Amino acid sequence: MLTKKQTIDAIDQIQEMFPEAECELIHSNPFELLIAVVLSAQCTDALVNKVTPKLFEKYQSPSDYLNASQEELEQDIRSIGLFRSKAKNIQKLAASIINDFDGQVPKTRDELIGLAGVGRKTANVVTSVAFGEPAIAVDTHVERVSKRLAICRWKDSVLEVEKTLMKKIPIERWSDTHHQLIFFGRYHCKAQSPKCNDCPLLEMCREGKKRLKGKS
DNA sequence: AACTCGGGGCA
DNA sequence: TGCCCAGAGTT
Repeated sequence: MLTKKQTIDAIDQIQEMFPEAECELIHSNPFELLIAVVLSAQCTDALVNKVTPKLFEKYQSPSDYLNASQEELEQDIRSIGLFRSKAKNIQKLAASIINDFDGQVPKTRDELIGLAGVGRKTANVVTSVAFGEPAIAVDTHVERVSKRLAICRWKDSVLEVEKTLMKKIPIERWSDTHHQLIFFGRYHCKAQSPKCNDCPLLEMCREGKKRLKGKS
């Protein structure tokens, strides 16, 4: 596994590749962000952003989602996929916010995770982006990159990956690192065909060396 | 731990 | 065309 210093070196190099990486989801308040992140499960931010402008114009509060029929909400988010479960979860989530949190998006991770459709990743993004609470949301990209670079162990669970990242990266960099790892994973260190032959991190990457050896 | 949801993106 | 995907819930 990489040491703290090696990890930070790697993050520095990734930052040079994606200096302006940040959350791309369109939102103007915590509630909109929460909805956008819930919608983003298993699809890209760009896809969610095609739907949310109209969606947020039509539904501005939790009660607006509750007043719509489930079928109507499904139609409004149909183009992003998984729309049935997402519509159902959003209505349950809206009800919880009204009944249990006085209409406000809760600010702690534990409270957020209790909401329908909100898992550890969504909770981390919301606390981090909306409430400035440092967190590293481990999605499939962050997990894959962390394992390929040996920042963590191959067999680590998502929770262990998160703990390792938080231990090795200074807290003031958590938020930036999160987005940089995602961009790196999405556009360069891709799941299927990573660009190992054009990667500044190849020297310190076990997986990349293995991969190139196997090819040639 | 494995399975499911699902339309869009991309090779 | 066919395969994969910025997850979470259920069994």
